[in-house]
Amino acid sequence: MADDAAPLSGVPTDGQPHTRALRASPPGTARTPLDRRRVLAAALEFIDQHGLEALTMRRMGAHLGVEGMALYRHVTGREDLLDGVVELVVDELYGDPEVYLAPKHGWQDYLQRLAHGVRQIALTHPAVFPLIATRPPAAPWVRPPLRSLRWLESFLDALTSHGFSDGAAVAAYRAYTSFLLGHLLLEVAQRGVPITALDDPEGAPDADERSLTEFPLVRRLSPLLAEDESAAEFEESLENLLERLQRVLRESQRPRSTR
Amino acid sequence: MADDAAPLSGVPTDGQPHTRALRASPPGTARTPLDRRRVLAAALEFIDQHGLEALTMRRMGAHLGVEGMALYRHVTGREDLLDGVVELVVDELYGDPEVYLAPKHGWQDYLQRLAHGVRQIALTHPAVFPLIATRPPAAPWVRPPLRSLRWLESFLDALTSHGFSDGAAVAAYRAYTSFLLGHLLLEVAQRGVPITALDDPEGAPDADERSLTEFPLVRRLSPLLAEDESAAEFEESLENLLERLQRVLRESQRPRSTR
DNA sequence: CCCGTCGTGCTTACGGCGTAAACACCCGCT
DNA sequence: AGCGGGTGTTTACGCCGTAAGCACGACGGG
Repeated sequence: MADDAAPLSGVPTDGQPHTRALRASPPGTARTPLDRRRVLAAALEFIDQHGLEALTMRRMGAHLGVEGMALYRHVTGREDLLDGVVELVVDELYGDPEVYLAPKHGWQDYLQRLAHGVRQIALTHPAVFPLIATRPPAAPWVRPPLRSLRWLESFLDALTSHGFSDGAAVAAYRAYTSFLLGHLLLEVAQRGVPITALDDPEGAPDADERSLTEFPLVRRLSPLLAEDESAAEFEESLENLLERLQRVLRESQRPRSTR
Repeated sequence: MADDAAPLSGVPTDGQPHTRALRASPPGTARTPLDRRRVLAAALEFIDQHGLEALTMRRMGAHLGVEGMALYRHVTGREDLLDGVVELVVDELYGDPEVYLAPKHGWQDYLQRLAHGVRQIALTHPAVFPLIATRPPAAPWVRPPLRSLRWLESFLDALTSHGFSDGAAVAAYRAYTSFLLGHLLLEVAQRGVPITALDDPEGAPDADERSLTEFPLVRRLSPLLAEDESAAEFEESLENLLERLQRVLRESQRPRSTR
């Protein structure tokens, strides 16, 4: 390493012993000087490309045309960087035009859109999703994958403003996050998450079709098991959850017959 | 760290320069010579005590009164060790007298017992559960947390032998694993998983009761949000899932009116 | 116009990690 | 008696995260 110069400056390189590269001010393209957002965005891109455990501080530096230690100016350490990436990804929800922060067309529409938004994120960044799922949350009652106070507030507002009691809204929040996390984590895991894109040199993805003699049912159903019905199952489970919430809501609104 | 001798041999120590400890054959207690099971069991204990990221090969060695590199005689590397721990934990299901490998009292009883058995495991080893959830499975259609072909076979048998079609059994497997994973991962995360038991020196667990002025609902509901209703919610969600499966089963068994 | 200050990235350095390889030792066999 | 295999130790390598100090360009007040 130690040479091959700047990746995007047009200057032919000065012969300076060290600290070469960068600069290139004269033409106008001044080499944007790296800030927290750029670092996080680059880290996200890197994880998407090479997987989570390929990310090291030095490699991140290289990916940005910089020396690794430079990152510590903008991030307090590796943990902070990963937290930042999670936050960045979750914030993509704000940019999704299909997802509303406020329930414009009823709470069910709100939950549907939010769920699909989160799923979209999981599928766009499969290598990051386990991180979203696993990293300890800021506050103890903010649950992945809805890892922000703002979305929690939005969620509770959407439900309580449509007749849910405080307790029912909180219970719904918990059921909803459990559903999203379980389903999406498994969907993402099933889709590979190759850890580092290119993995095992020998072919061991399935191959063992025999040796399942001990497990005849698994063997018989393996074509079915291999099918990917994730989308439909997501829809169905979500639908079911919403129906359950609907039931809770109705029962709490008219406690007639049992009273 | 180069001395303090053997932890359980009665011999007063020989003054030998190195390779001391161990041996102590004369009395009879011969210092069991470390095998894969002992290594994995020790690793499990270590993770339960000190958290996942405290586990390093050298520390594991020390925990066993051994030099770290010694572990490589029994596991091929750190990854293999972690896989072994996951397998060990999942195998605890076989030792649970409340959980049946075969559906003795109907498929619902079977699913109930299995779910509670898995939950028991998650609560007993909260620091390991994220590992169970995240580690790539052996076969692509074996889904955490039911990470073994044997349980998959058992599950499919329980359902298909009680009238579920092949497709319905597979769909049930997926819904069931999603439910378990999502619920238990969040339950375990909520219960701390302090990463390394003792964590931050300054007190930052919650403390921010103000500053929630931006999020009035969160603030108002924070007492509710802080409550731990995990057990009841688990019961309820599981019940709901079983009812859904029941419905699927009934509809598939008499496709009368719609045909 | 010059000079101090500041921000940014670079260099060096340290301790810890996972693991390959060679070595020492004990034990049970013949 | 000798020897061969298995088990644990030693040493060593490269990579990791990160603390500390350095070099240098940009900029604003005299």
